[in-house]
Amino acid sequence: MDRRVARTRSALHAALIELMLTRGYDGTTVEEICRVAKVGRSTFYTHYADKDALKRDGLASIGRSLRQSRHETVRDDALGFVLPMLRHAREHVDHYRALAGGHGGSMALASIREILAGIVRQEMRSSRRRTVSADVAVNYLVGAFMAVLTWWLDRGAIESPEQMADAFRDLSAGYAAMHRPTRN
Amino acid sequence: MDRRVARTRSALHAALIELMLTRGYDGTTVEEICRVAKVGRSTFYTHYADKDALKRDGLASIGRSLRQSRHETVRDDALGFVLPMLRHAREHVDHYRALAGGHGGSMALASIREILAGIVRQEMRSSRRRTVSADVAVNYLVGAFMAVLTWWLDRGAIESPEQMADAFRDLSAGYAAMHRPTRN
Amino acid sequence: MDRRVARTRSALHAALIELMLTRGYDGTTVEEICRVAKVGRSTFYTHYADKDALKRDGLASIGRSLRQSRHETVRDDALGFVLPMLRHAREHVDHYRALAGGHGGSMALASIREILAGIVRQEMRSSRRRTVSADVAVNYLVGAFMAVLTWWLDRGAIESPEQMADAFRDLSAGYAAMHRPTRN
Amino acid sequence: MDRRVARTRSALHAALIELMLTRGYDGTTVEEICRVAKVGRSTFYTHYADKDALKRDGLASIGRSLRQSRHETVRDDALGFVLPMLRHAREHVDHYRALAGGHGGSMALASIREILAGIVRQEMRSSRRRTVSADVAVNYLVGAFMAVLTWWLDRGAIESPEQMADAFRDLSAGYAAMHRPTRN
DNA sequence: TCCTAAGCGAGACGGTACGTCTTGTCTTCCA
DNA sequence: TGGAAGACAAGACGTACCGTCTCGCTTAGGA
Repeated sequence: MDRRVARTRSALHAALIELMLTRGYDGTTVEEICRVAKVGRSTFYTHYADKDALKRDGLASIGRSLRQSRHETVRDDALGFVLPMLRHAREHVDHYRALAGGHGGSMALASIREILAGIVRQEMRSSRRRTVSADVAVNYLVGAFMAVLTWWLDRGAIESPEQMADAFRDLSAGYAAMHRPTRN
Repeated sequence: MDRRVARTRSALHAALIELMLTRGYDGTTVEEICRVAKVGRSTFYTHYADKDALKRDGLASIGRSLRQSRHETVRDDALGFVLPMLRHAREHVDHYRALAGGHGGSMALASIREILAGIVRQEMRSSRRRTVSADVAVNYLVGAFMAVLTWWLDRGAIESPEQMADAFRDLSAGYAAMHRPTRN
Repeated sequence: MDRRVARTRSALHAALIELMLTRGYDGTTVEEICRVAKVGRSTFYTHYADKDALKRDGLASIGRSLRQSRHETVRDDALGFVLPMLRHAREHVDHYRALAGGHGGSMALASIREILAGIVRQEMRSSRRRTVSADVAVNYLVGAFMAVLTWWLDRGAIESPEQMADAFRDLSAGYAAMHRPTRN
Repeated sequence: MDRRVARTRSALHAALIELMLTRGYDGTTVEEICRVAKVGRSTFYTHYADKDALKRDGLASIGRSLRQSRHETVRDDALGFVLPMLRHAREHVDHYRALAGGHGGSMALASIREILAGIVRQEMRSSRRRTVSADVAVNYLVGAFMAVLTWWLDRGAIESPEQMADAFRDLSAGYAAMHRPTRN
């Protein structure tokens, strides 16, 4: 693929991020994105079908990057995903705040939520107790995590990922008790 | 106020709810709302500045109704809001699913979330331990609850509110341990 | 129909005429028409499907006006249409020059040509000789007339309609000889 | 010049002709022309500045061919151009119908008309009478001829060139009377 | 009971954004 | 070096909504 293509696309991604931080997703116009990215509007449409396609593309790379960074730091733990995820979020603050923050990012959140749910569900495979529906538990945990994550990021990610992870683990004692891995 | 006014407004609310359940909020057009509500488009604008104003109006009445139903069944408990809220949600399934459900309802969710956060924060006033930031805990709990609630409603609210409340309490053991009321 | 509608439409017609005289038909943009007519571009499209529809509408009124003015001055003559037509053209110079003139007006010309052909064909009904195909004759006469008309208008319609009609009749002696009305 | 160049150009000409017969000139796209001619779009622009340049080039060669074929069969006659032109047209039916035919070809027609006008004007040099403006006569004759020619071609050029020429001469008796060459 | 202020429907209007299409320039490879 | 491929900017197109507005019709509800 042409080097120009890569340049154009990343310029578009950056512009989208930047504008979403101010106006939110819905309030951002394709024309504005192009103006900020210094790209012709028709060029935009040769790369992406619409604004959503651009966002999905951005999300996909976040997803890839997240999944990969998790594999590097495997933890044999019901809440193993927590710390890697927090670290990843802090490294990509702008992306996260743009996609998840403010009022608009429901779809983006839903996407991240979905990735997380997959991870949590997989981690639960090895737990022994099943007194509550696994689905409820997954949604509980992911919902709680997303809320804490969003709150943390929206305030500027002041605390360290480790502090947040500890606090989250304490609060999740009830969940942990039920889904402790089998072999301990 | 004219009786016609009330009729017009409630027709608009009903139409919005109905359409949001199918197309989602963003995919719903003022024109469609009016067509469904059998109301002239210009009439719409004499009542509401825009689609958002209509939604906010609907949310406000849900909020009122929710706050009121909670006062009727006060519980002196860190998780006292859970059961009343679940019951209220089940009584107004359509409203909740329309405003919170599926892919679109981020803003509506945020609104409900805000109401809940107020309630939880108030309940926490009487707790003794403060090992983690109160804000984290509030966000944790509300996020978890909203996620469970949304999941429950999206699947048709099959389980009873009591079942859900029990499951939620079990999962929240960690939270509860830290915010147990002072006087026990 | 609203008075505003009439105003809008005639403003659009006037703008089209004006711009066609400078840029020609194809070089004229819907946006320019709207700017000149001081009309919103979206309003344009509530009245006409596209630029062509606007032109056709203008042509239709010319057609009506022409046919009517002809009925007022009936001439029992194979070339009866000539003088009325020339007079009509001079009265509506701008319309004619815009629609027929320059390089663009082929479609408009074709339309006027069609009207004329109908008239000529009808006048030929009463002629006795048929040594050449009637169609050839009709096309011959109409083509010649349109060419002379266009030439006359493009140069500013300096000569009087009567002068032009006389010249045209002289040149058409061959045609007239063959299609002289039966009863003389 | 490379042989490939000639091949490319003639492929483009052929494609233009072919497409004009179906879609008309304005409805024909540079991209389509290239697709039909099996030529890259960028290659098109290395040969012609735009669609018009391609057409003009095609017209020019018709013009050359026409002027030359006329010299071969000179007639010392006011209407001397008629028969050669008709014959030429029939030999190049496709070119003529594409450029002149149907609804679109005003510019092409104008071009041919211009060539003809030159010829006629030159033939008139030797005529004695000047009772009407020479310009009117030229336009009259050329207009009539073009109309008859177009009509003839559009219907498939069924009649022989000789038949058409005779008919045309009969109809032009008035013109001929006035512009009969001096020496008879 | 009437008549007057309102609610209301219809729809013209100016905007803004959309996604599509075509044009002409320019760059990069290939044969 | 001529040609193919295709990225790119520019800008017109026709569509879809939006929010404002004007215009009459109807319909309460107070005089």
